[in-house]
Amino acid sequence: MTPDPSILKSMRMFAHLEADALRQVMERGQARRVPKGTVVFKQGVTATTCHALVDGRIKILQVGPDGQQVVVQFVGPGEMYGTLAMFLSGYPGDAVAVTDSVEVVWSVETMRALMLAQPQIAMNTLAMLGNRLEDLQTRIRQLSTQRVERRVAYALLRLAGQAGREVAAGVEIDFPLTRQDLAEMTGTTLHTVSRILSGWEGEGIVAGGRQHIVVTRPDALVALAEDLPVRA
Amino acid sequence: MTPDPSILKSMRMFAHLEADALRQVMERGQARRVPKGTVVFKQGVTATTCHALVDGRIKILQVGPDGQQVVVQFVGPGEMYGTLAMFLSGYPGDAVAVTDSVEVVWSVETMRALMLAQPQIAMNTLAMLGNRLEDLQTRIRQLSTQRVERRVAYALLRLAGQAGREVAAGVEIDFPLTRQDLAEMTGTTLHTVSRILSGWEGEGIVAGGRQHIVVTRPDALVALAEDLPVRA
DNA sequence: CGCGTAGTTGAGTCGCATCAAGTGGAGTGG
DNA sequence: CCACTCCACTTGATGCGACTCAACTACGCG
Repeated sequence: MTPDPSILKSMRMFAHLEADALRQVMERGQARRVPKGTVVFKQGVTATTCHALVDGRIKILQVGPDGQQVVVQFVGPGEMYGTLAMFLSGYPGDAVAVTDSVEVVWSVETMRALMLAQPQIAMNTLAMLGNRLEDLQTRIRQLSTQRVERRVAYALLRLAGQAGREVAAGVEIDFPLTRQDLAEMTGTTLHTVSRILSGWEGEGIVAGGRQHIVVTRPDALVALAEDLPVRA
Repeated sequence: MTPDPSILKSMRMFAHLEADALRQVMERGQARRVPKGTVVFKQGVTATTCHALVDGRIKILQVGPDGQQVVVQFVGPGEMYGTLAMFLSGYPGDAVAVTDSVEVVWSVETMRALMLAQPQIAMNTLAMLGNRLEDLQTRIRQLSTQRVERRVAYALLRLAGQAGREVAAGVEIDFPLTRQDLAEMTGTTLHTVSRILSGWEGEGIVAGGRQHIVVTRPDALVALAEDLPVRA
């Protein structure tokens, strides 16, 4: 009853692989369902697994010594996660399913063997991590230099891009997202996020409800994110 | 007159390599001197080179669309830089020599070929990038949740750890470091950094001069970075 | 010796965190 | 089916950390 893992074929991690190499990769992974709320792995724990998300949405978050949380990323279908930990002392964050999800799991040893046998996999992983790194650098720059409102606008746009579903009213974020999540993505408090969203709602830029946001005027959000004048 | 590149042997990037594989790597790289102030590569430019620092110190910084700068890292002897760009559309930041330096350069194609021939190099690179990523995540958490003073304390401690030289008075940062640099590392302004350092100087925690800092009481700095009570 | 660049320090302001109530919808159990 | 209870969210009031603006000092280099 393995859910269709043919999605692996289209994953960046396994791009440019021969058909039989790819088959080998698929055979050595285990597909499994992950109900909403499941903690897939915990920060700091020695890594034993590598994951590919087939369906659903996983939240990766980092907790500091004093319990402060930061949302590192939201993982969507077709993306790998927990791969990084292969090369570190432990998982660099917690992974939690925010919707019912399906994933494929490999053991770290298996993945390491696959990488040595198929250097292309290691190269692809490098490319992915490279993008992640670039991304984190951008976030650092934004946290260092930009106002909260801009950062929230940017975060929402990214989410709309990678998890947006077109609806009549605009683009809807297709998984449950709290103000707290948004706050933890942008380095602020849920209070401030709430105020900002209320403001935008008044201007007709977004609409939303509980754990649910629709971007109705992406153009206005882009203007905010880039600090251009918003035209009515 | 290539400066001794035997330092490559001890680099993480080339760990676990056979002697002749290592020789090949060395042969295919070009050693060269980099005077202080040289811009080794510019952000956004398509990457053509990979670099290993043999001696000196390189500053990597990212500039935003509005000219705001962030110091991403200081590279020391034995570290790679500009490697990431192999997998991206362009260099993710500017690299500037902050002291007279010596580096080894490979072309991107060469390095790519080396990696495919020696998957271990790709694996080592992955491990390095993993650490960098972890590091950036920590920085993001700190920027999101911690006060400026703590972040500056942490930044100074890291610098002392990776570029510190023991002197009579304590640990000295062994390359020219401005308050502006420190500000760009910690997401604040040079004014605030200056005030903080002045305060610490009054308490005998650091001493410094123009582009020059000595940590005299690392323990006190650790206490500040971890938010413990500082004991006199 | 003079200019430029790094650093210092004060005063004022404000963005946002913090503290503090309160509202309303979703899910639960009687 | 309704009441109860969370939990996400909203909104006001207040305070302060740190940014901004503005001089001024002094070290180092040419």
